[in-house]
Amino acid sequence: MIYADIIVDISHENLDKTYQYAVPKHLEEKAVVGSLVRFPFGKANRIIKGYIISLSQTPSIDVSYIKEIDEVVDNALVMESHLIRLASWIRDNYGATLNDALKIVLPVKQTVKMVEKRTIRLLLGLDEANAKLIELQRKNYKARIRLLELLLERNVVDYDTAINKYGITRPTIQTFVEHNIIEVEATKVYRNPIKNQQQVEQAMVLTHKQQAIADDFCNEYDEGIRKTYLLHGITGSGKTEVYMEMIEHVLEQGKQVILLIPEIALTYQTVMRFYKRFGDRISIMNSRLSKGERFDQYMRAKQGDIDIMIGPRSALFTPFEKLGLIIIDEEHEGSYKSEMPPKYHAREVAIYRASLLGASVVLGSATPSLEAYKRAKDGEYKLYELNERISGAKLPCVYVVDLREELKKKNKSIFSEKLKELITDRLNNKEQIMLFLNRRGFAGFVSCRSCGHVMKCPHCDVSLTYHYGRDKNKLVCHYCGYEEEMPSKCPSCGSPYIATFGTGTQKVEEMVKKEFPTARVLRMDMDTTTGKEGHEKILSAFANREADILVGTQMIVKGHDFGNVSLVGILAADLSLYANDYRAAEKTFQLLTQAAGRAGRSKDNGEVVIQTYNPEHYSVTTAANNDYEAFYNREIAFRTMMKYPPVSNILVAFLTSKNDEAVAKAADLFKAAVLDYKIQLKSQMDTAEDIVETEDLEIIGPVKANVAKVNDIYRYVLYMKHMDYIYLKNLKNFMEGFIDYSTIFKGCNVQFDFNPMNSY
DNA sequence: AGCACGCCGACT
DNA sequence: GTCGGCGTGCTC
Repeated sequence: MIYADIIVDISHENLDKTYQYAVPKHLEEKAVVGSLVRFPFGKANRIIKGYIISLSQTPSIDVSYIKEIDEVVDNALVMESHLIRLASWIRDNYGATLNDALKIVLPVKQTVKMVEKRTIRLLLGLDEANAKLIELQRKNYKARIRLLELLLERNVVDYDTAINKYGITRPTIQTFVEHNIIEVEATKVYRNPIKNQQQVEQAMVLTHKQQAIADDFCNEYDEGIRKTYLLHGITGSGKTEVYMEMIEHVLEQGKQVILLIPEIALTYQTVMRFYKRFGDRISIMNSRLSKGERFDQYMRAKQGDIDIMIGPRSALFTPFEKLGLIIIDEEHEGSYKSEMPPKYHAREVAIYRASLLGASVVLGSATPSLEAYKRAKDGEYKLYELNERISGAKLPCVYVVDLREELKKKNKSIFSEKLKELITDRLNNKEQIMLFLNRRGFAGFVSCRSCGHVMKCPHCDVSLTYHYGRDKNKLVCHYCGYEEEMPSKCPSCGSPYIATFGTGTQKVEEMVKKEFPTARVLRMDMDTTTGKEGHEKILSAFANREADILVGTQMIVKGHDFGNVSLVGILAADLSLYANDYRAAEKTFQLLTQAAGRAGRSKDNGEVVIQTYNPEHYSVTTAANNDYEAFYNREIAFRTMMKYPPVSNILVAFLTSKNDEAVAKAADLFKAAVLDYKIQLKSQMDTAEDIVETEDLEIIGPVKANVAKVNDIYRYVLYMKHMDYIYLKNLKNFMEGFIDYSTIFKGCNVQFDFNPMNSY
């Protein structure tokens, strides 16, 4: 017998779990994951609908409780079943519970309640109602009296407020409805998050290169070719115009389009560009939308009210029935990888979803990920290159400054001579400057000069960062948010010589003000953008030239166009270079290239100063020359030698628990189980002659994570490396079963991550 | 969501 | 006693 786990299609949070039903023999072929089925439910065995989430051979509860599925509804490939299939694939490939995977593809069930705003309206006239009230008072029907009094007061009452605030229950409302005393209205209000704006047709003239790429794509699309393309275009080469051309063509075929962009680049200006061209058949999705608004967008998409969805990673699951194209802009961005399990990568899921629905995928970047570029080179993706800036703007001139030389010249300032000179020049010419530093706060850390004691967070295994506030100076933990006052003497030895080391954005801001007292400075980092539209405010202030210098972390380099910026200073290029992470060089190259690309978007005098202690490192030199190809060749050689992705595959098991010993023990057991699996598989292979000997599984760890404790939770990590992705996927599935089975993992959380984007 | 069960006040 | 309102809990 086959058993199916079914999710009930009644939107109520009590039913937000699966029920197991038996699949009768004659339905076995039709009942697949994602199928819409009808089955008896509850004591009355009323027939309801649901979706099959997974199938198994063995029942998970006593067989006597299990009923049989009635029928499998045909035409089963509706959007929900498609998305459930996608969730199932995500669960299988990235590791998580099915519930977690489902929550990603379907909007939270409870939002269904929010969209259907139900109101109760009194149907009786005043006299009739008063008469009814007296009748009820005589019978002492307390709940009904409460409800009627409420209605007499307001005439129309919100359904949920009646239940939650006035203690009225559903049966009470139900009887009133049956007696024609009240009626319940369900109104659906869909809002469009884009404020209405008149539509302006924009005549765009593409360059020859842009046009050639767009034409090639459109021709292939018309021929029915569906595949993945990589658009490699240098900063300022006008990738957006090419996207628009592609989108227009796909829309003309009656298809729909999803455009993914990093959340941080999802600004008003970006959206307006698309809105002006495509009108109100566009919608946006972002984390600032309320749950209700998000559900609205989901419904509008499902009903075909819109054709284009712009949004971050989560917009990938827009329920378009006629999806024809998925575009992923800034494809290399780390934010396309989910940080919560299932830790899926939007690029891979997009390609899978596109294959299910017959859509094409276009990846775009000035600095493609090694993964994408390798696949393009291997012929798996089609590669398009845009290597000129539009309107003939030249690439900026890049100066690499060796900070060791500056020290020899006794320049202890955070600005090199060259940078100082150029800043002064730009200030005189009323042009704008961006200064970039990869660390927020005032300084790196605080330590005692006499005993070396470093101020650390009591809950996390990291040093505290010095920030200064209006009233007092404080130490902040960037992992958990813990704060304490800056001590006046060392808590360990009592010495008063306790001081800050290193530099953060806050300090840069202060130094700029000291060095260039006339300049107007804005700072943009996690601390200054906490407000509702903090981002937008700072960026538009800078765009309106309300400031001369913008100081910030990574977030200032992501895709914002400021025409008047002609100087970009990267204060410490090495900060990201020595991170304990195989992607460190790639990240540094991307950061430097993207930051440099901000300069001279419309002017020809763009200049960039990269300050570094490693001027000869290939990440720095290739970025300075804007030579992606050279960087790629160096980096892929390194990855090949070290057997790192994309040449090989890494599976990370990340174990956490409140109990340090328990999690250390669990990690050891985990490793033992992996070794067992490896040996068992090997012995199977030895007996089967036709299987070619594959590369061995390499296990590293378990070790304490880089940050061994966050929020009083201990973290361990284990790396498994193998050339074959499928091997690791099978291993992960095996281990998931093992974790459920073994009691050692109780109270201990295990997360999986394939080819991580961040270090652990 | 829909249904049954059980508690409790009210009424012939 | 019995009837019916009303809250609670469960559904493979």
